[in-house]
Amino acid sequence: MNTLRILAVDDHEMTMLGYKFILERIVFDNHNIIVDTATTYQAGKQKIEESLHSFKYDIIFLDVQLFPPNEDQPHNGEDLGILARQLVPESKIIFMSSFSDNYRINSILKSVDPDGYMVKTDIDPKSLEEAVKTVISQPPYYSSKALGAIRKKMSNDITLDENDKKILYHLSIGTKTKDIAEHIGLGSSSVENRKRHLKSIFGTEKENDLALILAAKNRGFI
Amino acid sequence: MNTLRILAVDDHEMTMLGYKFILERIVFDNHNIIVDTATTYQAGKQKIEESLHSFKYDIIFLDVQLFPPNEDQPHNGEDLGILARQLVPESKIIFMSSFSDNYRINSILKSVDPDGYMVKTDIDPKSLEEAVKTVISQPPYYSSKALGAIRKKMSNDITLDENDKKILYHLSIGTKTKDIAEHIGLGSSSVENRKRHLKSIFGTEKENDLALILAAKNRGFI
DNA sequence: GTGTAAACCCCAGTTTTTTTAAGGTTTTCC
DNA sequence: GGAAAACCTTAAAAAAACTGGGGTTTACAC
Repeated sequence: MNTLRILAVDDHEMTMLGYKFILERIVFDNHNIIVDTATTYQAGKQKIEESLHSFKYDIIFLDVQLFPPNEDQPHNGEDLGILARQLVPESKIIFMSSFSDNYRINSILKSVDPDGYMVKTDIDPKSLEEAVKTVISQPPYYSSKALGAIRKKMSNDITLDENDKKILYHLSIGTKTKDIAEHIGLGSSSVENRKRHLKSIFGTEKENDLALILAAKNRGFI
Repeated sequence: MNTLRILAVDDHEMTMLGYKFILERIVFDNHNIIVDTATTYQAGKQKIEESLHSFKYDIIFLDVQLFPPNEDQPHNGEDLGILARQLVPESKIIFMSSFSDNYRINSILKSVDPDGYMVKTDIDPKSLEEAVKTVISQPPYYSSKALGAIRKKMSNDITLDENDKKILYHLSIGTKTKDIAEHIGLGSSSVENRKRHLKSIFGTEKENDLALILAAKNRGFI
């Protein structure tokens, strides 16, 4: 009888309890599943560091948003993921996120390359069980909505460089053109040129920014 | 009691029988599953065209290699997939392929954007059943090895233009530099420059082509 | 071995793309 | 109405990519 150690980090106490309840009931070979929990970045970090000296976690579930969006704390789930990768590279990391927008998914898949990614509305006992089993035996596991985003990305032949992607992202959150220029270190006429170029790529010439954003969303860039 | 119609196209008669046997035994809600088969591009095309006037297929399984690699016939499974997309866009298409190399997977995901992709060594009764159910309810379905390739692709931040990708591909199959230049319509010194550039991107400066190819493979480009 | 074809490297000139600044017009919004 | 931002055009500068030539090295067949 082996023991499978899981750490789950989510800032909602009740959600955590739900995960713990479900996960510990999974029947998996002859494994005994133990679930530790944490509700903040700090607590999660501490649990992981403590585990270094005893038994390391096999799987770490991380909520991407570890605190309400209005309070801007220094660290979020993504940071904790990066930290965990450094401290315990052999642990499998599964991200949970309430947003399924492509930009964030793509960004996390790049920065942390987690062994699993689950959109919260996809999470239920069945998918959780599948995630655990898949991640242990043949990672990665991506939940259905995540796969939808990934599919969009894989199936289009538009390649944008980093600056273009950033411009699209900033446009989508309403950043002003001149501020975008600041952010990515370009002159504002360059940004204007790139915007024109993007509109031609996405077939929204002479249309407004909203049309561009919509087209980019459909193609999986935002 | 609904009927789920499946067409499977593979040039190995016995493999086809295996699929048919497995697929028709799947228990899926109160569906009755019927499997048609074909072993050539022509036969597959005909079945699809005939279905237009009666009941269209819900799912079409396609072998990417519809004939032995040495005989170069005009059409392969990829072509049939593109054709099927045009004729019956509402049908779900699942590709089956014996090779799991990233270049081919990426290429097919782009050109046809199938609802499913299965690497043959991943195929067994369980995965077939999961593929059918997933593709009907929440596509896409990608088999484990396919997901591995997709993950590599999603997790790296290197963006190459078409010419760079083609150069990598041709290098990997042993095309000579001057012939590569022909293929992609560039001068040979440009190809040399791009090769140098690629080696710097992949961190294999001053190494030979094999090192470059290996690095590109690891990152999911070949 | 010798010889040849390809690969490789470097350079200088050209072309193409990208960036930038400057000036004017239009839109947006208070 | 008026100010700020967005937008467009233009022209110049900078950066990046392509090209051809010529030289050296490597690979391989004879």
